[in-house]
Amino acid sequence: MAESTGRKRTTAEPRLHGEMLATSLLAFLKGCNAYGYQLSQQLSESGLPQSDSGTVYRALRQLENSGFVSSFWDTSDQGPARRMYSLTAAGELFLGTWIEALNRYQEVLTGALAGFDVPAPTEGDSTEEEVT
Amino acid sequence: MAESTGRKRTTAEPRLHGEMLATSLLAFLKGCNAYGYQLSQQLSESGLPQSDSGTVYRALRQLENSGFVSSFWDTSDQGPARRMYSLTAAGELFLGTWIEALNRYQEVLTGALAGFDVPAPTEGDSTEEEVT
DNA sequence: ACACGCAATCTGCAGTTTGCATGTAGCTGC
DNA sequence: GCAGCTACATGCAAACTGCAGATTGCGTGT
Repeated sequence: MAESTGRKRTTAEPRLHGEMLATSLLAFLKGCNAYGYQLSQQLSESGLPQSDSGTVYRALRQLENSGFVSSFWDTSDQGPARRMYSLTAAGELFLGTWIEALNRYQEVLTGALAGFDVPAPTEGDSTEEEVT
Repeated sequence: MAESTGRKRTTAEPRLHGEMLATSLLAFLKGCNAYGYQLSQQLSESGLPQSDSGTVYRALRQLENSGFVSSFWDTSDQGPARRMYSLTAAGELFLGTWIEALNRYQEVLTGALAGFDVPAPTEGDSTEEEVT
């Protein structure tokens, strides 16, 4: 039945998807330029749910494609060349826009936890829930 | 050409993906039981970035699959039957866990906007960023 | 010198998720 | 009866994800 193979968030373990990963990356890059490997590790240290390193690299590439970051090969140091990323003006703009949406999102969530419904429902439903 | 069919976040228009959609739904259901169509509209009215209604219905199904919501057919009213959803205990738990992760996430983002880097980077980078 | 491991990036694959368009079913208005 | 709205569901192609593996460059142990 199409449900055994995939991992469907059955555990209470959040993951960092799509825009959330992208914007976290953008946020780190606002602080300081960095390369993929470093960003991948900063994610781990930040207490944020982690993504695969391959996913991080690909996200960075897409961000560059969208014009939100720019990159250049850094060979100034020893070891394999690093692709240094830095935030662009468009990236900062997007980050700001996203944060606004995020604030609304968090309002909804914390509002729900507080026990009242944020938007007025069309009809009063049955089962007024008891707040824990 | 490669941008008419596929949408690759090139505009500064956030979308609600994966867990974010799921948890928003959960949050609404904490306030009051509801059915898919209603939830889809609440999303629009909440100022949150929207998802396709088909996506909403599917998200609801997955949530039910995971045991975070339960549903029954409501035929008490006129019109086509509605699938009424309500939050389960597991759903509330998941919501709480998610909110904690979200707080960390938001710390990172807003910290970045403030102009300082949240975690201390391994090496001092070049380009001390100018705060806007 | 050579194997080994680490740092750093990239890619193939299979499975999942998404947006869009469309399809079904029931009720309302004309 | 036909159009239109509510409410839910599904097919499809494109996109995204995690995992595993490949690649390059450097340092270390023996």
